[in-house]
Amino acid sequence: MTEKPRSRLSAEDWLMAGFRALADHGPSALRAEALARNLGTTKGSFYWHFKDLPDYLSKLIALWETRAFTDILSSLDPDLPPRGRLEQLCLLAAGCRDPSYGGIALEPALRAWALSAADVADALRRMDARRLDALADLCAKAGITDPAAPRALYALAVGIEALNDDEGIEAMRLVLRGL
Amino acid sequence: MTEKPRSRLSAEDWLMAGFRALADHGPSALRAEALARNLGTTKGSFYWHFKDLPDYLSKLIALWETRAFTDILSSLDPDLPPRGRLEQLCLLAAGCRDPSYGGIALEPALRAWALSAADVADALRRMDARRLDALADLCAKAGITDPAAPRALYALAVGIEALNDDEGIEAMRLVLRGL
DNA sequence: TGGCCTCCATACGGTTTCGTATGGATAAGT
DNA sequence: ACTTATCCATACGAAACCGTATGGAGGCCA
Repeated sequence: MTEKPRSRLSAEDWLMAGFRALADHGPSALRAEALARNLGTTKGSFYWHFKDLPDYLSKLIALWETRAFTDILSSLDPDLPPRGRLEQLCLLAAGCRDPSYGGIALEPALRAWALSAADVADALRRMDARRLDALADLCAKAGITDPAAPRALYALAVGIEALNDDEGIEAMRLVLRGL
Repeated sequence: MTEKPRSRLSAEDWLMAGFRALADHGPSALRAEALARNLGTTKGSFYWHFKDLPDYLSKLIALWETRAFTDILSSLDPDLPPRGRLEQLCLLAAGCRDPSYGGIALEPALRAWALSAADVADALRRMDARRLDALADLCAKAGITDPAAPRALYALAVGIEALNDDEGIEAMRLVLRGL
């Protein structure tokens, strides 16, 4: 758990440690002193990089919101046909553990955090809407006309991630086959 | 938020208030003094009914585990054919907000709680396994042979609940049509 | 009415965390 | 080498919460 004590820490080091703590132990792990222990330092560093805890948490949300959308979409193969890109995206969402943050399952913890923080809930709603738009676009280009298809695919991906289901990819394949 | 101060409170009153607080504000709301404020009383009552906080929390988990499985399955119409019962179950799971606890979305908060409490995670794993077994049984009786079908339906239901998606029923219908 | 039992209010010490204040350590520039 | 800016350690008061102790309020029954 405790990291090797780097000589100097940046604000981003604290934010990355926050993502890891959030994914590993839930929102209650996002406290200055607990994060400092995990980083092998003290909260003196924390309060130098961030004004207070709300400041830190808002920057954590903002960083996630700027990265989590493009990181997944940009990993798609642009040479594939629409149907192929859609399948690649869905299978990635069903099998991945957020590779941009070191293979941790961040999103279920984020949805957990949203229960007790209104700004997190807002960020999640914005993210869900953007992703649903992107999915609807891909579905349309792939010739999938059912208006419920994007929601079905997205809800399935969210559920697979929440369940931490190793067989999730098979479930995703099955649904894609039916579209 | 604050309830009308009933003259006397039972242990079950405290547990129900816990389910509501958990669904509304997440696991961090499960504290003796905060629950007492919501109930219009003081923690003197809490520590009379429960030995300490772990005792209360374990009883909360146990109560959920004994109710959440049978409450949904027992509401199914036994006269329907297997395929009909399966569809009824899935549509209930996609549209319901846990009617046994007053229409609140409890399960996402419970999965959130599982991130920071190992015994909650265990209870959830047991519940998921029981439900998957029941789903697999229904699928087999309905002539659905794909082994990934139960997992797909369950993950979809979990995702719809996590997203709090009003159009979730349509997504569930779409997937059921493809099976 | 008196006694008893159930349930709750209040006060208290101990612990944890927050946020601040202040001085020390370290790297970089001149 | 001296200065300066950057970054961290430590100590402190304030607040929130836990669990306990103790007394009181209100039913129930003789």
